[in-house]
Amino acid sequence: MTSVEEPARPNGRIRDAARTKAEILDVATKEFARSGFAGARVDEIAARTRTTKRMIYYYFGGKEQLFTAVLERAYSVIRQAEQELDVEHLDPVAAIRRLAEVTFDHHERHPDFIRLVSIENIHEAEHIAASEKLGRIGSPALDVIRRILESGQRSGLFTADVDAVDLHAMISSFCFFRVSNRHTFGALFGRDLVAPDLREHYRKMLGDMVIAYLTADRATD
Amino acid sequence: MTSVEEPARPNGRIRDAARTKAEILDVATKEFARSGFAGARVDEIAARTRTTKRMIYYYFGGKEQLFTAVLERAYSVIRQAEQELDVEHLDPVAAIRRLAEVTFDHHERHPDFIRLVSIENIHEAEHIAASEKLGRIGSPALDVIRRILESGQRSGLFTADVDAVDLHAMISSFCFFRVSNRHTFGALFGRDLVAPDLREHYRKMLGDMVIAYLTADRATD
DNA sequence: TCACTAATGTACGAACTAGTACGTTAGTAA
DNA sequence: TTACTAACGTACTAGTTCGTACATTAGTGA
Repeated sequence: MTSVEEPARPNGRIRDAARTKAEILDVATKEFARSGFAGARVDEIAARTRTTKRMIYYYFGGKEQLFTAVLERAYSVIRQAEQELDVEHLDPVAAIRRLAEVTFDHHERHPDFIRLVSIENIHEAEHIAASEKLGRIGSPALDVIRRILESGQRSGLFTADVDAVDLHAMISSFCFFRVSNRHTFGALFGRDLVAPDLREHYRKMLGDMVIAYLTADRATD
Repeated sequence: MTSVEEPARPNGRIRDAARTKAEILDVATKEFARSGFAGARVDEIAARTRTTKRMIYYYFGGKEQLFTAVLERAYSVIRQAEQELDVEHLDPVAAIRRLAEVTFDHHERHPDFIRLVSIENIHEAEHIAASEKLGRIGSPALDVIRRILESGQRSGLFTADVDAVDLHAMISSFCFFRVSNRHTFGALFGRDLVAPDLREHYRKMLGDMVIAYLTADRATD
């Protein structure tokens, strides 16, 4: 997250559109992630910034658009991480495992993002649909998966009947669920999926699972 | 004014505590699932029943407790389904596959339940924590998994290092994500994970994945 | 320096929303 | 029948909550 530091001007108000906007987005991200869309309070978001509610409406137009802007920025962060993915020099098995690990790590490090996505799903992705920006950008990760998969299938290492989007769904589901459903799962089954001492265990489990699936002999049936 | 208006039920109110309570729960389930906890409106819930808001407070005490009651009933349904699971006569591989399929089917058939669980996770499972009932009941599915796993490991069919809770998490994550994240996933990657014509594909994919993981040769590393 | 505009602050209101005070009626036990 | 109580309805309120009308100031180009 872009944190905004400032050498506190005495008492006159400072004018810095970029900073004000970024600060609103920072605070709004936390508030929406914490309370959901309906549960978040515009007044509360304003109170936690150094500016006023008026500015939220000035820059974003309303609560709904603010949430969309929050989502747009949150997704741009994950796109960034995916773009920095550098696995093409690895052999297919190692590359897939690495990709899974990076996805795993990113989900763990951004619980607020996970919550925002959960919330957006409750709202049936209506903000994504309303966003020009989010509609356009594809997923760099998908391209990477496609290439690894192709290479792995060509060399006969991987079974042929797998598609990039499906594999992405498989990896994401495990990483996402572990964070998003941590609370109910913990309360019902007495296991904290995000406990630090289980981190390596689940990271390995994900890799094992994906590789097992990709290299399995699908002879039966 | 003698109304000879007919059907045995003139317009006098009917008294049926059980029916009223159940009707409130039905409507509240839909409302909470649709709008989240904060987004759901008590007035709206009341309006959709044949009774009034007063009754919600009379029977449940408040919005918070109503949500808890909704959760309790929703979980009791899935427990029921798990209890009816009959796979012990199958060989371990078939039993696990069957278990995965039943889980898959149940998630698909109860999207409202998925949404409620997502919402409860946003609230960090505070209602589950506050519920006597939900704390006590374990998961029949877990017991089943434990037994199948044990049998499969004893016979050397399954690799030894898997635990029932983890396997349950693995299966659930795929089933849950497919429904819970269907909207954002669809909007971003252009694939509807719950499209009817992909149902069999994903059902098989889940089984293949789990079996591949359980029977994989974990020799490497 | 002067005018102009982007950026900001203050105060307020209309609509909504959870919850309740109070009254009424249907069923039932004596 | 009568008395009692669980079940129900109406009308209201106190407190929120999103949004805006209006006023003000800092920076900037002429």
